[in-house]
Amino acid sequence: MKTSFGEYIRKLRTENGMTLTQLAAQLELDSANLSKIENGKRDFDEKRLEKLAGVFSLKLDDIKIEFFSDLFAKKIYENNCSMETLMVAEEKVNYLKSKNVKQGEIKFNTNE
Amino acid sequence: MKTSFGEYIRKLRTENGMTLTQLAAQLELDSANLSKIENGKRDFDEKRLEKLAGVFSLKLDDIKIEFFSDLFAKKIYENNCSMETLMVAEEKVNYLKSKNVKQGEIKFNTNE
DNA sequence: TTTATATTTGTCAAATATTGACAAGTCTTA
DNA sequence: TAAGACTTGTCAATATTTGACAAATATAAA
Repeated sequence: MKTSFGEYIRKLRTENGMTLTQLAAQLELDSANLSKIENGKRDFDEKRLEKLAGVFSLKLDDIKIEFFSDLFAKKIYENNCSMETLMVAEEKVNYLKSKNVKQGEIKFNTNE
Repeated sequence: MKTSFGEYIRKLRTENGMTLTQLAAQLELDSANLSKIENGKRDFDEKRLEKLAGVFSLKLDDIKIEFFSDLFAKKIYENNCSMETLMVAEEKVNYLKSKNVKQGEIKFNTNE
């Protein structure tokens, strides 16, 4: 299993026979920095996720899963968090969603 | 269910009959900023988690669950991530842990 | 009401962190 | 060894976060 988002990008890139320079150009990124990203020495910038999906014709949703799961896993590992953290996070997402559905039902649409 | 870490702090504080000023002092924080934190207008600084646990005699591990689950939930909600993200994160944490165990078994202890 | 205390909000500069860019290095491999 | 691919180090520019303070608004007791 690929863990780091950097490895994930490198896999995509090499499988598609691209050089760092080529991919970096498409991502509007310095190839030296892309190298660091692939080697886990820098973080991939969230705002380029769409571009990345575009280059490899992947679904943005799938890329986001890779990206954010990596973020969370690292935080948990670095901070020695209990696995329960993820369960509680799930509950909280559900709570946030339900809360907003309710708001949507009750309140007027103020914009648009 | 309490969702935000700010609400969590506020609950702790009021249940213990403290004012913003009192808690802020213990956390070595400006009371105005603590107010913003409780109202979700600023983030609580990770480096003060220990202090917070100390003030209320709570286990740091439990506070970390609250803190990080909140972080993750907000990211997922804001970015409209699939719930699968959390499952994948779990796998990745397990992978990171097993990887490090293996390293620990194989390589020499370089420090201490 | 007035007064005192608690809380909230706005702002801003200082401290931190992230990013983009480039030079110089190593590693392949032809 | 020459060329291209990749890595590493550095640094200024940007962006974000933080600490601090003033001022506004609650809240509650006298």
